[in-house]
Amino acid sequence: MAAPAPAQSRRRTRRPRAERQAEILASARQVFSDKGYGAAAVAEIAAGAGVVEGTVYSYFESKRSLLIAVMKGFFEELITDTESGLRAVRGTENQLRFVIRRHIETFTSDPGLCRVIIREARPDVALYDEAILELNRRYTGLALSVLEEGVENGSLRKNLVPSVIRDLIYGGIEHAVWRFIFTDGELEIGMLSDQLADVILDGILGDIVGDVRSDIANESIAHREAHQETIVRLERAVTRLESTLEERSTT
Amino acid sequence: MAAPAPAQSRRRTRRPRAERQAEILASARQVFSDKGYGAAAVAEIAAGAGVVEGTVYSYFESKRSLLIAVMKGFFEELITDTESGLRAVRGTENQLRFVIRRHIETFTSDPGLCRVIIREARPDVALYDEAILELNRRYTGLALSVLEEGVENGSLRKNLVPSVIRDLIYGGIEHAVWRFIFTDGELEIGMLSDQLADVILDGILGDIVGDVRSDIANESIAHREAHQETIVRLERAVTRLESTLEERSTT
DNA sequence: TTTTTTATTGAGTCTTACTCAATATATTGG
DNA sequence: CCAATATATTGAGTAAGACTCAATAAAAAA
Repeated sequence: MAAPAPAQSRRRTRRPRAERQAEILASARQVFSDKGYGAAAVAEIAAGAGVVEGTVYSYFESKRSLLIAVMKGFFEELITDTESGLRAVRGTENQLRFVIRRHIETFTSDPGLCRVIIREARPDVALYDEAILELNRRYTGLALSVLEEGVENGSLRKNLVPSVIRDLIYGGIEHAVWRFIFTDGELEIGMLSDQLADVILDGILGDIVGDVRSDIANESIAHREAHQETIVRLERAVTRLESTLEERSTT
Repeated sequence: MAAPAPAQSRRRTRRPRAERQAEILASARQVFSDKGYGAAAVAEIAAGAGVVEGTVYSYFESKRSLLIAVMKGFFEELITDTESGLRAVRGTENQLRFVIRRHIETFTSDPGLCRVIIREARPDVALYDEAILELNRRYTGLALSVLEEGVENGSLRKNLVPSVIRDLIYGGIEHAVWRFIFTDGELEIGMLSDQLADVILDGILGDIVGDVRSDIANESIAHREAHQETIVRLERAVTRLESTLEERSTT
């Protein structure tokens, strides 16, 4: 309004290729995250980076390749982060609990981008093959290794198919988180990750592990105690009889 | 080429409103299933139903509402089918196994449409609220009821949150199936549904249920038997000694 | 048969991804 | 410091596809 509004509103500037590319990428990430892939206009991404639509296409082949680049950055961060976190945890069970919690936290900390990835990347075979497949393999491969090692060292059942468990973990988290974010109220990260981890580790059937353990154990102890008493009683009896016998024989 | 190609290639016909709508819907389901939502052109759907693009818009408000109608039909079938199947199964565990297997079969029998639903419906809040939310609730509610009843009657652990388990089931299946369909080879329905059901019911930890049960039980039995022998031996000894004493005293 | 109703049409609008020849800016060589 | 060169940047233009609407023709009613 107050400005004289010069003929051309944008001053043309030449920037180092890498920087401009980074700016476009950052803008794309923002816009994709806010509006999703379909509703994001390339012109808007360009504007966010302070350039015009055509410029975007001199740095990225297409809107789709922009999305791929954004996803790559996201996965790289996620992988290195999870990897280093995992190195600080010992034991199959604790490592699985860590992976589950870390993954849930990812969803809640960047829901916009996660939504785009779920929507665009996972179901699109071409896109997947092109770029994400390998990254996703590396990421979910972290959990897979934990599972395989667990089967190896006997922490986990021998007859498990680790890849199915991996899918159960990531698929289950995705659904649960998605439901919380979009339909239900607040997401209690601790409660959710505990529930999921508990079920995956111990199953859902009536508390057999604890119950069976304690029931059979208690039963066993009860029996032992009962027997012990009998044995003590009998041994006393034997001792008594023997001493009586001895007494008489010496007499 | 051979045809004289009359001025207007399509003869205009008036059809009962319900029938024409059904034809358009059927064509839409086919095209969506084949090409996905984005790549499906409304003109193509129209052609498949033997009408022109504008006609479609006199029966459906938008391409999106067409998709909703298609999904509704799909869910209605699925719900009634699963409901009736479930009525024939007794026991929480078997009912869950049934639900799991039935859901996996759905994916493999109509992968095209399932892909569209995963891609378009689930992550789109507006679409969800508008139409699918209720249907999806009804469908996954079948499993939820089984879970709730299981917690009620003690087949399942008391501290479970049934909705989380439901998400684990449906999310896990979705990921596993998706992986098979899009990246790996053939899908072994029986193996997959057994694996998933086993894990959800019993967990993944070293075979505690069976092992603990049998180990502790065996241990307990072994102890009991050992004690039993000792007791029998001692009692015989006592009897023998007592009879000896009596003998002597009568002598 | 004539009139009325409305299903159907297809040409046209609008939005948006993507192209390309012109242009302005940085860099290099003299 | 200037001219020549290279190329980053531009924005007008193209194509494709969702959606609109006034005209039209088929069925129903009078």
